[in-house]
Amino acid sequence: MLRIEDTDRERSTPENVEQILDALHWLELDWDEGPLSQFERAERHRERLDELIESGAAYRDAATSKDVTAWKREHGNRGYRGAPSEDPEAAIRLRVPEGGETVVVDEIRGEVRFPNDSADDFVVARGDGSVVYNFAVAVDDADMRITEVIRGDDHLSNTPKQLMVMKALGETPPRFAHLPLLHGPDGKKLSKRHGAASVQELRDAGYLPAAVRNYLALLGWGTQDDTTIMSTDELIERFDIAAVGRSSAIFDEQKLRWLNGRFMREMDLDGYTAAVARHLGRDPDERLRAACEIAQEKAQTLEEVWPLIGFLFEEPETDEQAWRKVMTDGSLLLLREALEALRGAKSFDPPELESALGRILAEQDVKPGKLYQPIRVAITGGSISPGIFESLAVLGKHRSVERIERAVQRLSTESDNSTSA
RNA sequence: GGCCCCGUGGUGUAACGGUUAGCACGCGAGGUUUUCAACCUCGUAGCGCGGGUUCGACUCCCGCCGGGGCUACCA
Repeated sequence: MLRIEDTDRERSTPENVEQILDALHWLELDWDEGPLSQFERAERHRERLDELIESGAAYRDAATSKDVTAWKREHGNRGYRGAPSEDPEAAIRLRVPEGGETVVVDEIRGEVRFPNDSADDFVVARGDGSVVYNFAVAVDDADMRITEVIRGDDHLSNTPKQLMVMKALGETPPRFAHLPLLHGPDGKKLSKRHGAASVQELRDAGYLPAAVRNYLALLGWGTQDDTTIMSTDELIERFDIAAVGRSSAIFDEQKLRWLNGRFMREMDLDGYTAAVARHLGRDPDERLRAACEIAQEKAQTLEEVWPLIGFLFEEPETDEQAWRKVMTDGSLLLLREALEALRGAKSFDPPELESALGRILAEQDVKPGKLYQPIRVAITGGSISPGIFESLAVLGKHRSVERIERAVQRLSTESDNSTSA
């Protein structure tokens, strides 16, 4: 049985755990519900602790952390060794063997050796009898018959402790794989608290689970033949934990964006529409489908879709800056021409629109942008949108004409004002 | 301080005891183009440093430097 351990230095609050599970669910990385909470297992932990005390593998020690520091100063930084105490309030420490070393066999790092003499007799249970993490996991892993553990690099140094506990308990340890940690763009590590939050952020930012999986797999691992884009099936087939790199990586959102864009463009329209609908909290109806069809090649993330298609669903607000930039002297005339052409159009299919509007270009002898950008601003409110013919087609004749009329009206009013001024 | 891990362009990585050190993102230039993207072409930049070993080292060894982790009666 495999155990994937998260690294969270904060207390595991129920909300925290739920957040993490939520994020994992989105990534489609569900698994069986974990075991009972540590609290519910207190009895069992106590039981195994007693075994250790009985066998002499662990002992009560009244030393405080100050005492330990003092002891180490005296003994030249050797691992702390305590003295058994009768004090029932004293913490319980595990006896670390003299000499020799504890070796962690790690799937991606090979054998890592820890000299026993430099390891402290560490606390396995507090004065109140409650057990400490390194002891609890060891007991739980043994009880659950865990055979492999995958977790962050920051646990590598904890591993010898857990091995010592298991050895004292007479249990067979699992195999370990310690993955390099992830750092943010600032070079600081992405803590789990933020890690869970950031997986949620990735979802909210409109990334696709498949793209995130692909990207994450590429962090710390690469293919020999330079394959970059891989479906999840391919990932499953090719990924090899032993081939994972050993150095920590910096999370690069730019590359994720690029990768996500590739996945977005490769989706079939139904899947794309469904994903967009889910992200927007809308129904995947025909109109949304039509909108998605013309926006699919433009967006890198789900979040970027709405700005491209919003004008099809609601009256757009005019981007004044775009308006000023695009509406030049000849625009009024050209828009009037366009209006006429569109009113008279037999069909509103993109090819038909293209030839109808293209005629104006030829007649007036102007560059395409001179005509299309004003139309774009008129119908979408801004200067960025899907293809102009597709946009007109999906918007429909009635609304297209209406919006262009409004623009024409505004333009003529403005020109009246400026001439009279 | 002690113990441990890590170090290929800005970022993620590949390869190898002998190659012009490959790929991808980014960035730059050009092309295509109705906007924005996408797409195509070209370009940019790297083996942390110093010693060894070797005919030959980015690759193996040692030291240093740099980054990180553990060192809790935290998880």
